[in-house]
Amino acid sequence: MSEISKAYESQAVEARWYQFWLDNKLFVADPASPKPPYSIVIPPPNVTGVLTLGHVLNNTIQDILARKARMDGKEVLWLPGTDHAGIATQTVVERTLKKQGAIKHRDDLGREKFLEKVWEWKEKHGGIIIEQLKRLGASCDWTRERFTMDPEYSRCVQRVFVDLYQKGMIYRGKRMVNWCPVSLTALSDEEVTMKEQKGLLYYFKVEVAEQPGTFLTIATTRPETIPADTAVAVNPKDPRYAHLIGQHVIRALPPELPREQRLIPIIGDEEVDFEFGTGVLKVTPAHDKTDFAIGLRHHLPVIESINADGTMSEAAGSDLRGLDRFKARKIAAEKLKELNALEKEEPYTNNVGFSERADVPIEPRLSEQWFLKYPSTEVSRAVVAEGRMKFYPDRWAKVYDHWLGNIQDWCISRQLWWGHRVPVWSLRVAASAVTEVAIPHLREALVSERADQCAQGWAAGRFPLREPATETTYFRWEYEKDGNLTIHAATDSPEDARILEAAGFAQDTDVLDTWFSSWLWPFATMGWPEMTPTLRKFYPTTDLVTGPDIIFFWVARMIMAGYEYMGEMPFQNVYFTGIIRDKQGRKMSKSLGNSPDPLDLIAKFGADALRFGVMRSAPIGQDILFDEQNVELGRNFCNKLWNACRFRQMQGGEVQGEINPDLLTGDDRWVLLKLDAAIRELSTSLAAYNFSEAAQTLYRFFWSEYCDWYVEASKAVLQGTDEAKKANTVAVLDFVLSHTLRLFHPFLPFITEELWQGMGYNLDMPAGQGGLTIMFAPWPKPLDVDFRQAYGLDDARFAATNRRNELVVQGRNLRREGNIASKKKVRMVWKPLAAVDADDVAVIKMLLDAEPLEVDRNYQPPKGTLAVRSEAGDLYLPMEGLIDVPAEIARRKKELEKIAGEIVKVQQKLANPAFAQKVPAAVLAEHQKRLADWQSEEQHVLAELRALEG
RNA sequence: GGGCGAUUGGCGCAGUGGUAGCGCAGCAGCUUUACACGCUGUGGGUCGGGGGUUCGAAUCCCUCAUCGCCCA
Repeated sequence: MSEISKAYESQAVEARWYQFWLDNKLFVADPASPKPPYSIVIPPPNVTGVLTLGHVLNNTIQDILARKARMDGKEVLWLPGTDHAGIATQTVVERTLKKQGAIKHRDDLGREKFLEKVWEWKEKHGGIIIEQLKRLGASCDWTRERFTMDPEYSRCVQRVFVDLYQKGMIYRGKRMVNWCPVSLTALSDEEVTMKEQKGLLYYFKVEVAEQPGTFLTIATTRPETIPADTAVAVNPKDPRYAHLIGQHVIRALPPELPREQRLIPIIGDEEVDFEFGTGVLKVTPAHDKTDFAIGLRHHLPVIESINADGTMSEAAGSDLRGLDRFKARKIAAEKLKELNALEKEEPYTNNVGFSERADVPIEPRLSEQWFLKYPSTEVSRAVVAEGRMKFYPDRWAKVYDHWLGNIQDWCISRQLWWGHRVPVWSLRVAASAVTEVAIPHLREALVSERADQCAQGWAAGRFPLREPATETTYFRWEYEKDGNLTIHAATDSPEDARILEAAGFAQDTDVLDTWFSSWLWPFATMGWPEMTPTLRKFYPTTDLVTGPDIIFFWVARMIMAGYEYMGEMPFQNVYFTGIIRDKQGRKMSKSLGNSPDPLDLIAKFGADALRFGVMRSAPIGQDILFDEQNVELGRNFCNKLWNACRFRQMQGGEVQGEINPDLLTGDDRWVLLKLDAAIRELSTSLAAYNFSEAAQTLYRFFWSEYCDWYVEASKAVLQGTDEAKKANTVAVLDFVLSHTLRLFHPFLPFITEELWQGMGYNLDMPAGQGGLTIMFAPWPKPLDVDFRQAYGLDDARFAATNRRNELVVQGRNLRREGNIASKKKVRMVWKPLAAVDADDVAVIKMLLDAEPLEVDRNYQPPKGTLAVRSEAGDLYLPMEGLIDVPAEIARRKKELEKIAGEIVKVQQKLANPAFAQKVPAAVLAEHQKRLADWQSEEQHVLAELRALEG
């Protein structure tokens, strides 16, 4: 850093140091290290994604934690990677191919070819977000980067599936699921968000078949599903309708069907709400979860009137078939009107489930899916409830607990191609062939080595093929009504899979929910199922940093998987960030265009600036209102840091290592104590994950304390002639700066490395302790008792300097009051209250441009002298009659008003007899002192006023 | 409907029983050799409303209101 530019220019600096860190493998975690471990796994961003401000927030926090841990002497593993984002990625690729005119539908390519295209796409675009994280300065161990579709990772997913299948926790069943008609797949409950929708409630009537002329009125929001109604339900306790149970109504739609085919029963069911609509419920088992349950209880038939893609089916009749479901709703209502069945329409607001991904209403749909009964739920619930795993802020623990107490089985299958294919192979065998030897070739191939075990295996439904059972093939079979048999084989053995396929088994066509792979992230990325050195060293991980929006999707499930497969919690602490919003509080969204590109911000202000700006404005547990001004502030701060170092540099000379206690000024001692306080506060804030508080502490210490006071005061010595004292002051500058750079490093990695090395603070450090890089410089410790004693850092001197500073502030006011142009030398008189320190006199003189500054304990100000009071004594500005007397009088009067107000406040308190009796002695004394102080101040101002008026 | 959170100067936030604070913005003045990405000074708040507890409430309790999130 021989030549320092006047302003900090981030661009060149950032790229250079990031490459330096990579080249020296400084981010690489060594499982064999004797250092204590610190680990964190990245919440894998979507491989299709680009960096958002949310990622910036999240990853800056992780980087701060990782870098701080390194400086604390930990062996740090920050493990990065991406997930395959099944629906999102498949949709993007399919859309791109369609746009290019390559295909009309993915079926045109077929599964294999389509997947090739997705992989091609992934290779081309998948690394973008990783490169962006590097721009941000993320100190991830890139040698361990993982992708959820990596072969080893995929094996983990398969293995877990087979294991849970074996344990009976995964089953296949025909259930009502959340169906997305756009993505054409089932979704889990968590992928459905409820939105309030304004719609209509349609009241229509149906005739009771057994009592012509008697009608029932039914209210529904979905008339298009009338063709799929298979009953009408009333509450058996409802006196209005109970007598009709067992009779029938004639379904209105589709009208072309003969009457007998439209007869549906009136059933009684306790679930029916008296209050809703008319108290009569149409029951559509195929298209509503509650209705499906009613259907099961009453053995109702199921008619589907809506196809998978959201269009109406044949069963919906000639008027509706082929129409989109929303269009069909209008047409159905019109039909009812034509049939004279529609009584009225009312505006109605209800909550409708939307597909999170495609943002369209989901369709409850009956389909064959794979479900998981969540494992290890009790221990997962307890670990958080009992506080052994900590959530920050802890209120999320309640949310987590509530969710875990009410979970439904997880629908884990997706009707997609991109993802981990369900590792189950099936074969249907004719009834006549059902015997144990019905598939002899299979039996031979699989079990020839262990015939006896196999026999037992068949009996137990378990079929271990190898010892130890690192790979397992597990069979289950089910008889159908006709006596035919379907055999299912779940396997994580590629070899067995080949054998099964040769035997005619076919693999399930579904893939697994992406979260079914990412819930294994903390251990599957570390080499599980082998108990690798990495797992041994770094599992459980220390911290997890993520958004509360995926607490159920990811956090809760990782905890369960961690217990189920590692027997231990996956992380010890979970820090939930806020959500980034724009400055008006709106969520960032592409359509609003309010989502700035972090790379643009980095280009404009620098990565450090972006990091600092975001951290400074990210209060714990609350949403962050993003404003580019914050980043600008971050840049200004970096520039301040830069220039403060430049100022030191301009004093010349080598790094001054030794501070001579005998030459310390009060300001030197003051700044060392301020540094000490900053170290303490900062360490406390970081330990509590309070990053904005930490950033504010840094900001305050460096800018308002070090630069505004210490650097300014140090000029008194530096511009003087005492060379020994100058050198000592430079040593203090070096001491504080070298500590400060380390304190800043986790927040501002680039500029601190640049300055650390540029200033030469690395030079006399051991290589592994800051010599090579600031990354491994030890985190500053608070100044201990010995240090404080040796350097004479005590409260009395600290307080004296604070009083001196207060006098300076008052003196500046005085100049302003006297309308003295800044920098104009002016005579001032200081009437000190205590012993006078020569250094202080020099500082006051310089900071106030007091020339001359007279120190006179017995000064009697002549008339027309402006004066201010402080605890360090009075300061006078003799004006020789030039002052604006009326203005001064007015100022005093205003001041008196304020003082009188304060006196009344305190007096009222003290006058209350209960106060004196009940209040602690210290508080009482404090109030009495306060009163005395204000009264003394009042006397002083009154005296001044008299002098002015007299 | 249930739960959680928020409400403090124009904006963003801190303050969890004892004199209401910080940053930004505002205003005024400064081409001060570290920094105009800067320096100095300064105005501005009956702490969402109401009630209660207490000698004393931004802080504890009750209630209402508004906004946001999660769950049903």
